[in-house]
Amino acid sequence: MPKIVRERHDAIPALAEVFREHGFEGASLSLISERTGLGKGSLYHFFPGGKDEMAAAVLADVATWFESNVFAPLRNDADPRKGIGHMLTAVETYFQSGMRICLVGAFALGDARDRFAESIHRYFAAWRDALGDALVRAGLERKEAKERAEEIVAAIQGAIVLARALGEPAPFRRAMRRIRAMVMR
Amino acid sequence: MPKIVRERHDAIPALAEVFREHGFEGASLSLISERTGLGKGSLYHFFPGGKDEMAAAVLADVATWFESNVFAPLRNDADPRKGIGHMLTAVETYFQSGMRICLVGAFALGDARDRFAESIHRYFAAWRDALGDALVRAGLERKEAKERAEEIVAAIQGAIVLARALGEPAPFRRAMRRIRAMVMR
DNA sequence: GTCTATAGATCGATAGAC
DNA sequence: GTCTATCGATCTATAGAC
Repeated sequence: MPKIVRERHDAIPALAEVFREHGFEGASLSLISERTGLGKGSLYHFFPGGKDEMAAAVLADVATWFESNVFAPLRNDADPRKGIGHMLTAVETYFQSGMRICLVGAFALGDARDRFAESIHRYFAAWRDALGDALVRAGLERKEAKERAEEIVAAIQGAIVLARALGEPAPFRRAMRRIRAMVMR
Repeated sequence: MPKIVRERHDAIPALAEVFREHGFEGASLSLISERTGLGKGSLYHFFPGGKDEMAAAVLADVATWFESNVFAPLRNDADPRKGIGHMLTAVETYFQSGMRICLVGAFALGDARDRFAESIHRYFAAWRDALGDALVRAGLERKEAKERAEEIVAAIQGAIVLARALGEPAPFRRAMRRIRAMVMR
């Protein structure tokens, strides 16, 4: 498929897919070049820091997307339950019912963890805290809310692992349904 | 640390640690050689199929360990709740409260998934089914038991992701405590 | 900005001496 | 069985023409 790349940002989606499919180590520059439609010269023009900078840019883009589409609604929606419902819908679409992995979660399990430790930590802490806030506003006691938030974020990550391992989206979909039921109760 | 390697099997623990720490792609033969204490010649003597065969041997070893220490107790313990309690204790030790990742889960998220799809599928299906059996014997209806088993296996995997991402064992320990409470209820 | 060519290191894997 | 030496391929990254 043809790609129009005029600035660095245009290459990010293709970069993200390559890192998701092959991991940090598995994403070779030749593969990246092929999938972005950019020669190595262009890649190093946009990302002088090489593969590290490409992955960092992808992580930053993911963080921005989640901040806008998941965390902010959790914190700001007048009805916290609506914010959580919004999160679940967004997450189900984003992860394609578990058939598309969470790049940050995969990095957390792999060799790239130390390299991007701060970004990874920030992503999960922000998610957990935003969800915890929503649960407090929904009426839960603070300590209970924090633990529930942690449980839900972990459940989503685990559902992705299981869905990918079994090769079917059903475990992910069931997990989303369980979370929805738990929250709306 | 010195290693005594007389047969193929003696190299498996070191191999497993290298694959766990660096992933399939990240585990280079020179790193494997260093950590097992075996030269490349010896490695290819024991594993003629190269890195693929090494990883396959590790996965087989993991499967055997879980079969003996986790799945069999789940299926055979006269008191199914005791079997589940045994599973949780074994898992907490094995994964070092989330500071040691699940190799099969990490492979499921990474590039190695396609290569070892069958082993990965079998591992998670066996775990889910053995736990489901135990829950049926504990009195749950079959459909409810299957869903609970899936939920628990996913919760463990998600707890590992979160613990690794946040760099602390607490999320994993809390998840184990929640599962225990859910089952014993 | 984008390309080709290529450097320099490291990859997985093999050969052959011992 | 284990080692050293080394193969060809591939890796990340750079240089320089256009």
